[in-house]
Amino acid sequence: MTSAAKDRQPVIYWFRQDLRLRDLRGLNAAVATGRPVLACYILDDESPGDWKMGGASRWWLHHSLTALAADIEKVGGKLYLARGESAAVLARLAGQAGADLVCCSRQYEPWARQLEEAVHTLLGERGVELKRYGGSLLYEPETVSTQAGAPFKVFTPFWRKCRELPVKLEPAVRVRLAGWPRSVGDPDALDDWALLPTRPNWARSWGDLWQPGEKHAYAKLTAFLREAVGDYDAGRNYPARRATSRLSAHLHFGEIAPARIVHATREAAAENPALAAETDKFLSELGWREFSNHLLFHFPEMPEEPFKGEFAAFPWLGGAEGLRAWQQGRTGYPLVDAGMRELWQTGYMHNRVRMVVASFLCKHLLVDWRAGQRWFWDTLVDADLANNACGWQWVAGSGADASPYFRIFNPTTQGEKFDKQGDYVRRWVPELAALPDRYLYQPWAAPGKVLREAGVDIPAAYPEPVVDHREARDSALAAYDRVRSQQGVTA
DNA sequence: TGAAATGTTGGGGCG
DNA sequence: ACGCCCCAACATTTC
Repeated sequence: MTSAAKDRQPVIYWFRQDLRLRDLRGLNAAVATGRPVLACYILDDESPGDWKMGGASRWWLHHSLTALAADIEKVGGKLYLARGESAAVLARLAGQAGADLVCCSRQYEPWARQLEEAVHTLLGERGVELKRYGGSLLYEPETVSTQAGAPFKVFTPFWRKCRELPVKLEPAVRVRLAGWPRSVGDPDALDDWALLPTRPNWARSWGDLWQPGEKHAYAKLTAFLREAVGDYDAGRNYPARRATSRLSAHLHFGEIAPARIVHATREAAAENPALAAETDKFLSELGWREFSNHLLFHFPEMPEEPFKGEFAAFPWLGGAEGLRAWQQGRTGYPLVDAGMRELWQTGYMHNRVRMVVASFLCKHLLVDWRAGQRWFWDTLVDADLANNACGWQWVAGSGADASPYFRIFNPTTQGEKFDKQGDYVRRWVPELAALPDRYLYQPWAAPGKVLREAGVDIPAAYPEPVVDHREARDSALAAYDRVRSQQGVTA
């Protein structure tokens, strides 16, 4: 091939969980070749095994791809959509387009790493190079380790170590993309993927709630840093307040680079030093995302098996009825039910409430954390394998640096502490709205007269508690004895 | 990034 | 005046 022909040989950029055009290392590298850059996204339901995208994630993906496709057209390109096994699709596209280089961002899920290897191998056989770039995390998992060279298993020293390392932002690049040649077959239409729910369309009102896409991710970050971060440390514990960034789904889909968040946050702290403590706290939540991915990378069994081996013997005695009551938000504990209904209706749940409902499922209902993980996986717009697995294991007590098992949230006192005025519960459990604050978190304790005046009919309109808190707590601690007796026994 | 049980202290009512 | 008891408030320990 002449060098002039080589100059026109296209490069494929394979979009994955990095649906943005700014601050994208691999895309910048592709553009820097000076050759035409072709953009594609592949919906691959075959490679992830048990962890193919859940329903809420698919809703988000549909809209995020719509936004990305529009952004790509503004810079002269076209987002080519294809469905199928990624390696086979990429090999076809490269062959038909005459590309000898594919660039992408890394992912850290076990299945995704295997997939990258498979793509690398198959493309290699066809004379096509695959280049993978970091940047979906602040710190690549290989670059952070203890002095002994081992992966960290405790958050605090992990994050302390991370903060010694630089966070580099990509230099701004003017991205131009190219159209696909006619030699390549027709792309799929996004609508054919049926990513949006029908019958029933449970996401009917989500368009008012969520705005996927890079532009909105930036807008949300800016608004958060301008309006809310000053109250982050305390405010983030109160689910009725708008004190959190709600960037999780944008981050999961890579609509914004974590390095961009760090830089913008540090800039805000530099302009207003009084914010330093609050911004540190916010950044440490990004640290948990880093830590979860670090753990998933080094311990790929994390979504499947308890990290602490002795929990393999834990007697998860809870039945299907408990799980169903929890999923439907009908446990009879108002804060738990509010959280589960927020999740179902919006694809999201405030983090404080996530901890409470997860604790309730594992400890009050004695249901295996993996059942909760699975439900979250399907219902959260920000479902993320690393965060989800590590979060559930943290709550269950089986994870690395986990909450001690005996730390059992009391859903009544959590409500009284963090939703004192009852705004959150009244919003999501409207049948209790007229109850006075005093009984809002323990309607079973309200005198008949109070219930009648509030129009609350138990159990016709709102259920009795599925379990008694005291009894459930005692059973959970008794079940935990089984684990404790296993400690020291080699797992 | 808990809750509950248990322990300690000190003010005040009371005989 | 004094000791005693009660109990709220706070601290510590245990799960």
